[in-house]
Amino acid sequence: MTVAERGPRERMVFSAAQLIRRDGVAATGMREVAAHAGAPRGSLQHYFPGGKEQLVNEAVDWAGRYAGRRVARFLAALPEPTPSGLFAEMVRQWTDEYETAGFARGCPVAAATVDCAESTASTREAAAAAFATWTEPVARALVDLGVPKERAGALATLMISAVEGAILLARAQQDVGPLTTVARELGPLLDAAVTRDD
Amino acid sequence: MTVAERGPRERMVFSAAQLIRRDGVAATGMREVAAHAGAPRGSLQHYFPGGKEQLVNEAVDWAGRYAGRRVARFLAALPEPTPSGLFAEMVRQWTDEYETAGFARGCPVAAATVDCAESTASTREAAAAAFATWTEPVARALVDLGVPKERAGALATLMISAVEGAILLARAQQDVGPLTTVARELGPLLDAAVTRDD
DNA sequence: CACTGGCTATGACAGCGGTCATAGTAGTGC
DNA sequence: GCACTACTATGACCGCTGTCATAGCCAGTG
Repeated sequence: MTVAERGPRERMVFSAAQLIRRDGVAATGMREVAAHAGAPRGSLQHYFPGGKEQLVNEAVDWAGRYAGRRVARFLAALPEPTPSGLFAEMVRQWTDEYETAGFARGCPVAAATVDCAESTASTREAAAAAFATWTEPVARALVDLGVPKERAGALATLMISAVEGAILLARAQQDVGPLTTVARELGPLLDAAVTRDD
Repeated sequence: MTVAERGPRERMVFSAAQLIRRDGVAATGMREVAAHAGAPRGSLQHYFPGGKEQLVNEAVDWAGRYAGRRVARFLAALPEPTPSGLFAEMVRQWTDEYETAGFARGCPVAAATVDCAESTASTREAAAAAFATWTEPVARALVDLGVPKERAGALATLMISAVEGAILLARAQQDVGPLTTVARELGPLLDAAVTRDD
């Protein structure tokens, strides 16, 4: 989880995402991002001539792609994949982090939405795109698992809404309870949507 | 929705909540709050000697109590109250706002959590308390509607998680779809938890 | 050698943030 | 009239922010 090896540009985007999901967009300074990435301050204006807005948008973008990629991994890791199993894995990613690293960090896309939805149109659009690139693989996975196409999109939206909300509650009360609760309560509903047994 | 009549102190707390849920905590200035409340700047340090932290905490507190109070109203407004009906009302509060006033504003408690959970302990606790004072009436309502006590708390947590997450998605993509989706998909699950038919 | 282009390194600037200090006003009780 | 309290009104301060400007380094290339 420390700074990866990649190039400085990618490191800065990654660091921005980490700091944003911890402190929010407004409280995250450009200098702080550079320092966290171990990158020179001068590189900021070189790689991100669009300024903070561009950096934030790329961080949100990166987070969306990351979340989307995870879905395939979760499916591959499950011995016998089911909708509830997928959802449990999505939730477990967060309970694991909170139990091992503490409740310092939330979802960067949520932070960007809260802080910029009204003030910065391009960031709001980036957040919407990020949610979309996260929802889409989930919906597709549900279809693969036997959920009717008409229903898959709605359930994917429900899953992501529940996870995002549970992250907020869990962070606020510093307890993974809300996360495990939504996983437990939503599991049966998700599995019941499967109309074909493989 | 404009500035109410109350005293200047309460107006400032209210204005703080409104600005926070629009722009986030960090981006909301004290001077801005005073101006929005039509209150003199000097009153800030008089009523809130604890500074911004105190003001934000009281705004979060106020939001929690407001949300809690709404629950009773929703129940009273329903011709024949059911868990799904209550949830639909909770969601409708947001779809109504978004359809009439646009997607400028989100939940102030969510904003406080995202912006202050790591940086300001007292605000994180205020957010946790706010979520609690919101969850508790919902859980109690579920019990009244026939949901077993052991299950009511979990379902209340699920409801609030889903609403909070759906608010994020809806704001990001400027579409009430996620809100209506979670209401539709979660309704049957909630009603199915009723074990007694009144 | 010179020259170019990618990247680094600082310094300066203007703006805004929360907070403190101080002075002023309004109203009330005596 | 006076004194006291509640509240208002400004102005100043310092720290931090994002951004710009400028100069330096240091390959590669011809």
